Amino acid sequence: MNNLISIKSATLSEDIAQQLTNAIVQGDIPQGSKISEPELAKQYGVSRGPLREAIVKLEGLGLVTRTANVGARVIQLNTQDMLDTFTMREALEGMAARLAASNMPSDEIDSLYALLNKHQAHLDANQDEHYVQQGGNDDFHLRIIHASDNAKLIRLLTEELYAVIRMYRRHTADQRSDPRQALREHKAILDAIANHEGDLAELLMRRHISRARKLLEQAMQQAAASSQPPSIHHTSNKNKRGNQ
Amino acid sequence: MNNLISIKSATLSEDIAQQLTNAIVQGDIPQGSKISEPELAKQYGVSRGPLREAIVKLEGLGLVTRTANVGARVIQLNTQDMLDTFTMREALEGMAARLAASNMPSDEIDSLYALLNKHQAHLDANQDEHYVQQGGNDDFHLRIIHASDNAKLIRLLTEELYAVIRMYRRHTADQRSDPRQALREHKAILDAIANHEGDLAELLMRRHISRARKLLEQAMQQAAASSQPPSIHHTSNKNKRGNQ
DNA sequence: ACTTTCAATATTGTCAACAATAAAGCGCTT
DNA sequence: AAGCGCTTTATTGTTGACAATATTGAAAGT
Repeated sequence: MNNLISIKSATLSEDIAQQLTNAIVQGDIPQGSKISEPELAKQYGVSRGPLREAIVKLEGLGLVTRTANVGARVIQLNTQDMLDTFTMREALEGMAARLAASNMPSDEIDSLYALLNKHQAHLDANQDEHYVQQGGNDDFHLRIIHASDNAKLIRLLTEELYAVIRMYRRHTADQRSDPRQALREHKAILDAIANHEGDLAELLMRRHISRARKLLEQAMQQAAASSQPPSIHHTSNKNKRGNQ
Repeated sequence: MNNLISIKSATLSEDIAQQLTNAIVQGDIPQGSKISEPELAKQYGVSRGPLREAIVKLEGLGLVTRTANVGARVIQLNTQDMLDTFTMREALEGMAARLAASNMPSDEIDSLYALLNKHQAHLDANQDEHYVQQGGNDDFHLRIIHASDNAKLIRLLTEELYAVIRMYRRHTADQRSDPRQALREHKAILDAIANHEGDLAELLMRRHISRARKLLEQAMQQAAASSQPPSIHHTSNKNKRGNQ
């Protein structure tokens, strides 16, 4: 019965694909849970046709897996998938930084310096540290990605990979290291871009992401050592939909 | 009425998606042409439901673009798209080569050496040069990609990017440079992998792909200089379906 | 009590008809 | 004759019903 805010879109299928994506990324639909077509159709107040199209789209985005005559399930993030994703990020965002060193216009460079200064001010005042660590981090990375001026690269990173990355963050404490260290690295990357040093910009970006990847690897090894199951799992089921 | 060989699959939608993909990549459906749902449904002998699901899948693969209430069109490859794709290949296959240097088992290394020796023999005998240049090239690259042991990287490169690359090859003379030079580079890459030198393997693979990209760039500039339209276009319409 | 087989149920896959939107064709006005 | 607006047509979006497959549960046998 359309119990979610309806984002008016040209077609129902797009609408539902968007809402389902949000629901999965935000964890409203838990990982590994089955996607029941009749149930969701009733919930969103549409017929199964557009709903199925939306599910096919989500499959293309890698958010659900489908099995013929059985149905769709939300993906279950595990450590290996996340490490693999970070490895791809390292390669792709490294390339994006290299391209940005050639293509980023000077006013955008100035604007990014201003953004980093804002982050610095937030950290100095010790206020809203979480924002700088999360949204601020994404802001910086996304703007460098867009500066690559490579349409296919932009689409892949922003529309496909980052959905999974946000989904992963939602389900982990994400005890990332010192945000001041991250900010220092961001500044170094931006300096390289401002100086049009593509090689250096790529090197620094890769080191930056590789560091985050290693932290994730360590955290997972510790979790495994303390006899915890190695798969990332959510701590609370916010809705009544059954999973597994 | 099912006038194409039906590849038995679990579901009609998968079947048609596969056949449509082949038809587009092989150029049977020309670039830029409209995808008419009633026409294709009649042609494949299915209803519009599974056909639409197949089209949505193709949109996810980047082979067609859809506009609400208007329909789907086969993508029109242009120079910029191909250059962008090669740039992504450079980043991703470079990373794949690095990972392969760590993960490729020794028997697979031996097998790849045997493959390159076969290519060498073909070139020495000057027989079937085309195979070495095309299929052989892909064989080598795909096996290194698989040796990366990164499931997401493998899926992206083999299922998404390579479809566009093959499509591009079909529509260009692809006057690539000396296949002996390419073979030498392949051997150098494999040597680095065999010696577990990830840095070197990545460097060589990137240089290898970058060289191909520069050749494409040159060819396109020449074509543009001779007052040819810069977009890649097919030379013959094999079927009667109208485009644009 | 446990496994196995088979019927009952529910879910997914497919189809054909209806609704809504866009494209095409015609006539009209200037 | 050219441009504009409306009507007609065709295509896409959506729906509900039917078919096929998988899952569940009960009954029977060991």
